[in-house]
Amino acid sequence: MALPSSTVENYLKAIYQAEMAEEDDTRLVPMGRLASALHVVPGTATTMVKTLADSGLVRYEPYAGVRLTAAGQKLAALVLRRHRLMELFLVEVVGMSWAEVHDEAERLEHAASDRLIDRIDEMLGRPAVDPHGDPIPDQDGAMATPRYQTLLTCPIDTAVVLARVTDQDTAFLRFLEQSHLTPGKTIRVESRDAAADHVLVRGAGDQSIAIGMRAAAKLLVAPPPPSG
Amino acid sequence: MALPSSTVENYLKAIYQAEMAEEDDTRLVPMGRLASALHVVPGTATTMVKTLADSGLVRYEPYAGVRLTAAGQKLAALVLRRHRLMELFLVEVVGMSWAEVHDEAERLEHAASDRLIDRIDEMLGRPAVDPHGDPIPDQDGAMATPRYQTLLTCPIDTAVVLARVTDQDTAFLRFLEQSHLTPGKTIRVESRDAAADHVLVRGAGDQSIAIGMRAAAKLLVAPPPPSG
DNA sequence: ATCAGAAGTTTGATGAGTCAAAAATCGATT
DNA sequence: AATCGATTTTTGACTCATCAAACTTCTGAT
Repeated sequence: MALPSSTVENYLKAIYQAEMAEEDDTRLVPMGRLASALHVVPGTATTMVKTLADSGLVRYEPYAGVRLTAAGQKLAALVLRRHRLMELFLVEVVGMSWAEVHDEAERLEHAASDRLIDRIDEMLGRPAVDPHGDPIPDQDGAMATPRYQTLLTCPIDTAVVLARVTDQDTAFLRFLEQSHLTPGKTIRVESRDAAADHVLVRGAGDQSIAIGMRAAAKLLVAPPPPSG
Repeated sequence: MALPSSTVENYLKAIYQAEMAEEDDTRLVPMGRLASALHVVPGTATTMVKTLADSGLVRYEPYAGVRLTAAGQKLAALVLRRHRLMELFLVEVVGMSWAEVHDEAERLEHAASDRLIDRIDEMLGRPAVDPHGDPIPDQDGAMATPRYQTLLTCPIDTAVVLARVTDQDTAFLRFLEQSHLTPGKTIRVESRDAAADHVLVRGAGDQSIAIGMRAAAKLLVAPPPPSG
């Protein structure tokens, strides 16, 4: 089959990410979610998904939703690989900001050759995660998917390491950067207040920061490394 | 007006380069040349050029040809800027080969933002030429255009500096690289033989290399720097 | 069990970019 | 100046991706 268009790549990537966002591994992605992720009207998504199904990249159940086939998953993972390696490259080598690389990578991921991507992978030392902590699939599309806790679920008053931020919004990322809440930082949750809809977080020495619960759910944390 | 599509950018770039290739500054670019440069049939070029004319980017004379307007020239120069900065970046920073960066840049030039291009420009120290010696336009589209001699016109048995290679063919560039005929190298023409259709070139200490006259015309040279 | 509203699908149309092939034009040679 | 051949333009059709709006199906609340 011919190489997929940017549009096809974007549909596969969106389906892949929608599947990942669900904790239930067997659920179909509804058309509405897909359409709004891609900023198209639902009818457009339906049409496109049907042609993806004809190419064997997705399984489509009318009125129920869509899932990637194995072939679709692999292609989607490779798009994600391009995207995430490109993001890390733009931060580490080109010196762009954490907050601005997403949109840039969004376009470059469709233009970069495999050669270039592999060269970048090599330059960066075959990294495991991108600047947001998102895991980078390998050349075969395989990817580690650790299950992290979030600032909503982790233990209170216990040191944890910020591992991943599952939102690419520029303004949000800038806020996190200014608050020193970037992947790798050790932090602790001081308190949660459901009524106030916030979580209080403190970094090493910093003053504590109030984060809304919706935002707090996007900050994934891991236990601190076992060293002394 | 909306930002130009990759297709429009490619048409403008092709017209620009066809204009540059002519020594006569007033001539129109014929449709046939444009069509074959872009690998489309002539009818397609005609149609597209008419829409470019409607946008004020080119002046089109039916059955005669096409020329860029000032607006078209500026846009084309900025596309060339992206392309050439990207090529140099891929060679200098990413470590790709001279011979392979053209095709890569051909796609990346349409995806990179102005921010990224300017960042690259800065990283590279605002370079004047790309790895092939092609001049890099500045942010306003202005570009130095020195008039070089070629291996066909330069004096015999006189040291000259290889300044520019006006062909992007991968195989040709690989040949030049292996023959140590890359921009910056000091060389001299030992002899020309019209009957044999070749030029004998010698680099510092190397054995002499026979180059066909068509290829020799693509190697542009400058007088050596005046230092002692 | 029905039925109103939400979610999804279908239909018809559009714009960008392309090709194949027919028609028109140009220009060089006799 | 008439014509042949090369170049260019026109015409009609096609693909891809999209939208608007009409239509269908599903689901949850009564």
